Amino acid sequence: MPELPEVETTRRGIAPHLVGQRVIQVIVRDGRLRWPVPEHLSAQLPGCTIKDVTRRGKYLLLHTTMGTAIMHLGMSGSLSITPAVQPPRRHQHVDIVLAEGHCLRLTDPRRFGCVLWTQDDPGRQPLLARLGPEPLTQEFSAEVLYRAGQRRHAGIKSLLLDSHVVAGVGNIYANEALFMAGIYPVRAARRIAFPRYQRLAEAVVSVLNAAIRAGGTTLRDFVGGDGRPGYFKQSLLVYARTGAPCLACGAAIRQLRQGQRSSFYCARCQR
DNA sequence: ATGCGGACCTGTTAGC
DNA sequence: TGCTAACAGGTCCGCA
Repeated sequence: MPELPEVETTRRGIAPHLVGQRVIQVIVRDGRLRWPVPEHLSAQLPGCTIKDVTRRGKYLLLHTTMGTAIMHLGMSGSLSITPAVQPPRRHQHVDIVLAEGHCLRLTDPRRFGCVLWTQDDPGRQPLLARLGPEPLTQEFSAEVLYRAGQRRHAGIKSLLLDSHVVAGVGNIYANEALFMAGIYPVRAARRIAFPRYQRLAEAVVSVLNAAIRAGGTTLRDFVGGDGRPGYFKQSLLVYARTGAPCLACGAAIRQLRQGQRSSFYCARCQR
């Protein structure tokens, strides 16, 4: 479900309800997420006050006085602010209960998400330590992509999806950015000249920013932390538009599979 | 080091 | 209407 814009939308939705709040309890109804929810989370998070909520790639970080909870929403996860007394529904696996009667509730049908806990510098957590630069900061640039691309025979789309190259770009926005840059998703990364990487890097930044402004993309069930869907679906140029006319040239959008993921592209506009 | 396939899960939809 | 197969927004791991 969530790529960077959806996670950022979630962050903005939940942060005002969390910052400054004290955690009084952690309820784990089903800890069988991507990694088991650690026992010490339930032991150590209660009593802590949440200082800040940040994002790194697709990870959300709850910084507290005693440590940091690291959450990922996987494919199907979402977070909401809920009255603590509200009975949990199916797939609502974890509650972080706050002193003032509400809780942060994690819903994740497929259980590909995770909730972890660290008392160390979260940047040193192995999952975060190896992430590539944030695409919406100065750390990210055409040079970053170009350099990583020089060694790669595989298609450019797999480079964009590699979180160790750039963090947070998922299947929707990789497809969109490649269309905006006029690059065929299967084109070998090393066979793309630098000026085209410049267009690509600009497209990544621009599509992510636009999606955040729209509150993310709701394909079926994504809702941000405030319970509202995202409106970027209306702005998608190629994703899930197989057979529909290209908005630039009118040719039918095509679909292929690259390593178990769907790619959508215009054969006329993208080379 | 890269690149590929499999793994982890459930829910929805397309097709017979 | 019902069964089955394919597919879905992620990403780690192990093996070539």
